[in-house]
Amino acid sequence: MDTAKKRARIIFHIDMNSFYASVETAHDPELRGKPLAIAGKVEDRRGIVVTSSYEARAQGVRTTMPVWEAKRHCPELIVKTPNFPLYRATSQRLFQLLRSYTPLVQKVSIDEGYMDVTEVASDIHPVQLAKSIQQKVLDTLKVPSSIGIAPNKFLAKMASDMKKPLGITVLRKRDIQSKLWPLAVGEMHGVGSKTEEKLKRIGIHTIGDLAKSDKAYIAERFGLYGEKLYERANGIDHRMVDPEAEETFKSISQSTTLSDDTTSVAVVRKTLMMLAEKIEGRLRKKKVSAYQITLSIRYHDWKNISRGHTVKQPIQTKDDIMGHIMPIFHEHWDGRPIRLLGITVQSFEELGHASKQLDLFSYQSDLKDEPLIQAINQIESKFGEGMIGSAANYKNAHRSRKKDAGHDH
DNA sequence: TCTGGGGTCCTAGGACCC
DNA sequence: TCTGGGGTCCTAGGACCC
Repeated sequence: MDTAKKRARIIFHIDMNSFYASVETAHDPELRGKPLAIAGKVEDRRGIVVTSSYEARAQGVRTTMPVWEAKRHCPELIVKTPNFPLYRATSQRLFQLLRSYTPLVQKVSIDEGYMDVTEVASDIHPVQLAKSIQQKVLDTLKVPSSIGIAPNKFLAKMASDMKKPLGITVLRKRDIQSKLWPLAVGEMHGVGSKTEEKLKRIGIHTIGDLAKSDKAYIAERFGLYGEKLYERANGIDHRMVDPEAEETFKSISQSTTLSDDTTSVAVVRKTLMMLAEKIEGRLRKKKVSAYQITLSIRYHDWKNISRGHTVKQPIQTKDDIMGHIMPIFHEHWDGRPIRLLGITVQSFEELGHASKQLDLFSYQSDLKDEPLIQAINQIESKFGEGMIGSAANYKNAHRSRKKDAGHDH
């Protein structure tokens, strides 16, 4: 039986309060104390509020609310478009600062992260440590934050939500019953509107209801995901703080909602071209190429479809992208008005890695490249997989080509 | 005259391989 | 004559998060 005794960890979850709005206010004191909203597509009726100041929230402004509606709630609302470079720079300074306390920092988004302070907090009381971090962040970045202190990530995350702005909340195991269980199950991190509805339908309304329910029953209805939720509700979460998690990005996507729904192929082509250019720029910046490409379409009725495929030649340029995406579009568009278009690329390979093999693999071939596969297999069996960077991708591409060839007969 | 954009993870069936 | 099981990849869709 695995009852390895691990010393209780001390995890912080730090969360910036209305981050974008706070950063704007820090750089323009004129904004202090005023209702402020950061919103995309401000000129457009399709713009929505991304973040708002507490003054705006007090007047009913909410995240994801369309701008016109926000202004109806709060006529004197100041609306600004996001300044992402500024937010990213501020975020970088934030995480630099956090890492000056411990290297065990995991960034989970531009404005929140976890810290494992088990070691650091052996000399100083965790609450004192949290206070000093919070103050330092406020002094240097002029941005308020909330910190949750708990024995694991889930509880720390729930704790940081309990007191805002500038809150510090401790959530120990023994506090779960009194502080966590009374909350509505929809408040739980990981429970969205769909799951909340499903849970309510089986009589689970609070986190406590979930914690005291039957695990097997939940697992049966909600799968692995349900089991996790059940455990979390009982305060169990073994996920480690992983400082490297950030490096491993898995996809790059660009999408845009059109200002008007369209059935014009010219508009579609122009829009996809614009998205393709952005993707090209990001691929270049990250020095990777991609083996998978997907087109997303949202129709006027909000029905989404995604269609894509794996490619033999890794994608690098906007021309590569357009060469794949337009045929996909023509093949799958059903002719109805389109609201949103998006492109996603994934299955990356580092660039320097791929360039050599491009020559090796780029010749057009049908089934005659079987010897090449054998050569790859031989090399791999000698030196291990991964010796040839794109061998796996190549073999898969080859396989699908074989499949295609089969259809010809 | 509703509802943005960038992500991650999970599921599930079929193809294919061993 | 009858028929396995494990594992991975591919594709599409969906839930969730910030």
